[in-house]
Amino acid sequence: MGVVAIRDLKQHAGETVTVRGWMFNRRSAGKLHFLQVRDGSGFLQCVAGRKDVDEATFELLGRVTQESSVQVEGEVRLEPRAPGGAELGVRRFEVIQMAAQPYPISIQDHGHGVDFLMEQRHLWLRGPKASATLRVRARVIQAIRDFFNQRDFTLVDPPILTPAACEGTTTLFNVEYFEDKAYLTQSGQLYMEAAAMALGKVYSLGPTFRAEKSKTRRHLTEFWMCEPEIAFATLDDIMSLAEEFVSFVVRRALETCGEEFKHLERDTKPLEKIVPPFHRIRYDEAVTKVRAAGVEMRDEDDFGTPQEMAIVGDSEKPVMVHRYPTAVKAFYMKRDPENEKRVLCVDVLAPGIGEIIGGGQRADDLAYLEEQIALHKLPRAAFDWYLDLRKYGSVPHSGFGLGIERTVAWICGNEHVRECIPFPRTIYRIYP
RNA sequence: UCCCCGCUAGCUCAAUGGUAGAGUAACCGGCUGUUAACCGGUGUGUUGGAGGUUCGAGUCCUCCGCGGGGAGCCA
Repeated sequence: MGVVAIRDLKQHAGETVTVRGWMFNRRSAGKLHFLQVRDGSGFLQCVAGRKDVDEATFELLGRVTQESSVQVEGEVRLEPRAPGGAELGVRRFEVIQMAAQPYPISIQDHGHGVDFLMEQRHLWLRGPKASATLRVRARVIQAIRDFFNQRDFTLVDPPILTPAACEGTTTLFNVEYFEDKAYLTQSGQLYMEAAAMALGKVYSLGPTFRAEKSKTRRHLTEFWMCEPEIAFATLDDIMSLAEEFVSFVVRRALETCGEEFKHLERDTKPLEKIVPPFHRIRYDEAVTKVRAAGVEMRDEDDFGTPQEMAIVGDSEKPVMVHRYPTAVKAFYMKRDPENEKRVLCVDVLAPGIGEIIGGGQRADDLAYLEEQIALHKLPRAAFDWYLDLRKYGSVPHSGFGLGIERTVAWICGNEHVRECIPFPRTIYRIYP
């Protein structure tokens, strides 16, 4: 008799229940109305024949508009002709608010351009594909938390307002901070290193900001990142952690997002193959592979998108590339003791999306770090606290950052990261 | 910041320099099993903006604006 979530409807076959939600679509065949109602947990077909309800209700069913908020009472029937295998035979029907016409997104996800849909993002979220992606995102984040909590990592929240650049090179959003200037964080990493020296194994999960004028389907100015950092861990340790981590998150998505993948038309077979170990390849081997694939590659240069795609090739699993040239990586990377021109870092490249993880072993020697800070022309004073970590009980340590939206895009098979965050922020979009 | 592409009806798109069109949505009518239902009917325009060339510009030229894809940078 009570209100039932559409997701759980099949367990109530034969019972009379109430569903509350919104009109998604309506089809009418004379003396028969088919309503599609969504309630946030799923989509449901409701059927009403002329004899099933009183005359006023039947007339109302014929003119109720898309997105009107409604309450439907009826009998749950298992019905193979209905999408989802179950439907509601309408007994009572009530409109809470009749939605204005026309509705801006009349045929759900169909026939609209990205720009228009982004302008209507607050309504677009209601569509089956958008809501499925957001559910996958939520479960990916839950999986991330579970993974680290199960392994006795401590959640640490680094600051969002920061006094200076973490890496100096990238552009920061600046904000007024009373009489001073402050910046929105572009990475919590340096703070996570401090936390690792206190708590051993730590991770963060939160927003990050980059004022880069990037215009690609893999970039946002505001995105979410998960950053684990581990005292005493080496590059090899975190490469193993990264592949277990990514595999865990994908497996959890497969276990919990079956309905969502159907809505997204995501073929899950490639995801089922995501298990450790991932292919590990040195930068120098990767360069050879890129050139063998006929893609241009300069000596000692970083990889761009075409190069990353060539490295992943048609591999269904992510590929881990390690030991990049010192010159193309951040100042805090630890030098490879076997080769001065290489640092102990790793990028995890996912099929179709590219880099989802970047990380490595951190420089733990005070003199080397001071030298690097000078070399990169960074303001030494801003890093005094960071250098303290190397003065007072420095140990080898490693960590990485995983981009949430890129990971969700890869798992969902979505082409754009901006579909993987509720309200995307890009260089040309801060509305809605 | 650079390169390429786009901007025409609410939306998605057509239109050799020669009367501004279709599909779809919306609205009206029909249909007892529809699946983006279908069938019939009705309306819809500062062609992103400003100049210019021309007898005539949606179309060609210049500038500007807005957006998309990519580069750089990165997750």
